[in-house]
Amino acid sequence: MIRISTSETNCSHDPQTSCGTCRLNTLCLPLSLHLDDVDQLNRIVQRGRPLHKGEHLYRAEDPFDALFAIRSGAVKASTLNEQGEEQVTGFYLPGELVGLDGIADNRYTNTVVALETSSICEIPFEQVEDLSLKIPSLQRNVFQLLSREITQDQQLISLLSKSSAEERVATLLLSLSSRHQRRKLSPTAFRLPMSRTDIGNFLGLTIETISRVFSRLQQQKVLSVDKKEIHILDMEQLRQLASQRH
Amino acid sequence: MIRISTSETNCSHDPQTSCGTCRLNTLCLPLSLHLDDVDQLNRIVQRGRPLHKGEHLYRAEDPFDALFAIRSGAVKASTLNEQGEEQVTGFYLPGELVGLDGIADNRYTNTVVALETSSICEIPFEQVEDLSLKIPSLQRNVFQLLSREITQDQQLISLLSKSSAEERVATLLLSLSSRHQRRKLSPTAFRLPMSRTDIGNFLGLTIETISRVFSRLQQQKVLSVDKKEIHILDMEQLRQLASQRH
DNA sequence: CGTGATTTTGAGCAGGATCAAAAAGTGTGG
DNA sequence: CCACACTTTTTGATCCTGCTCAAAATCACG
Repeated sequence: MIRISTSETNCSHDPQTSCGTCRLNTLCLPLSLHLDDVDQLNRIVQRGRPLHKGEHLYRAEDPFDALFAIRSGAVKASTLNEQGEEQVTGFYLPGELVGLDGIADNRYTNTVVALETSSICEIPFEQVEDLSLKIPSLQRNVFQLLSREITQDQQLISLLSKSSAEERVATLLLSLSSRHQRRKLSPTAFRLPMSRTDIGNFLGLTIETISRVFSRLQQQKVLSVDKKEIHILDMEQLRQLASQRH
Repeated sequence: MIRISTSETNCSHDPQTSCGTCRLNTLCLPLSLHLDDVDQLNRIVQRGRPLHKGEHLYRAEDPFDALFAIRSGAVKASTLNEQGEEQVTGFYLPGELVGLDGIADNRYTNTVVALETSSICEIPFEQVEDLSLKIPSLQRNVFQLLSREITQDQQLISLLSKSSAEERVATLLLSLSSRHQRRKLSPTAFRLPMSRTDIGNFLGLTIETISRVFSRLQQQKVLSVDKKEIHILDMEQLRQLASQRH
């Protein structure tokens, strides 16, 4: 069973909706399981109330006991550094998974908060572990999920270490675009679920710089930005900007 | 069996040295295994020749089939970004593990090269997977290992996103110091196995900036730097510099 | 419609990059 | 062992991107 969806997905809102029929099941936990196995998975995924904007899914230091698949909406994950400043580590959209940071020490290191009303599936990790012992392909999937998070974080490291403000913003927009496309939504028109402050924090830039880059890209007719609504007008140009050689 | 050690460890140089008697076994794959299990692990770890400075352990795009535990020496892991520039993603010292990036897509995304002569244990991943199905505590250890890499990468993200040149250098030195301490080596006197260029690349700074920061820290009597030999003279001050509020 | 939050825009500043050159270290072959 | 070439590091001068500070504009919502 699955948390009742509240927005944006095409899934049935029937609380009985199962993992087997959820159109996100190939995304959220990419399980290439046999039908029996899907039933098993279905039994362990928890239902729950939708999370409203600003509400926390979990906080840093909370005891770890579950992974969470975003079903609809959007969430922001962030850590606190030594100086107590927030560092946004990622934005997660439907079909994506959060909570992997908690496995290392049995407590989450990130804090995850809803950027808009979101429905979320809770997957108790203990049961993922138990099932993984019985289903080799699931064990492998979990290993891969974790490894993929590592390679994604390393891409972000490279972005922060090597790129200009414009490249960073362009790269984020392209990432959002392709994640929308994967969900069969428009890759050129979408709404940013996060604030400029969050974008700046994530990309290691100030809010003023984010705003200026948006203005510049709009002037150059690469984007049209209306508040949080983004239209990508020139995808090719945006790709160029994301990987410019200085 | 283990690659023959060539430097710096206190381990026997006997090629028969087993995981059970290797003083690094609690570090390299933190296995809380029973004796039987150690024997099993011992059987799967491969021997091999030491890697000399500049030699590759593996390259990006190589097919993935093993993890590697650093036994002695030091290696550098890096990725290539879209523009073909190198991004150093980490330095790995004895007792640390590389190769986790390869699990996601069955090919490594990083390239790993020896910074000095290094002996390295090769751990075929297929056998880690098979064993993990039988030994729940090993499965858990692998999950934790992967998750820990994620949280470490996220710490680096925060460092690159929020910190000044001085903070970044100080943080790297403190990291190296505590990793030396863990190995019962001096936390205040050690040799940097990597070049200034590598340090700069890792920290998202130019080589000139690295050099200037070292000069400044030396002037302030926080460090003494003689080529690659580092002496931390004022640990307290270094900690301050690593977490300064601007 | 008004109040507080968020975003945009402007002006000036500064940290680190770039460019350039000197200094020190490393290695090789005679 | 040294001379020469090459690489790496250090130091200096100047530049530029993005930050800071300030204020105006726009938005969200009771």
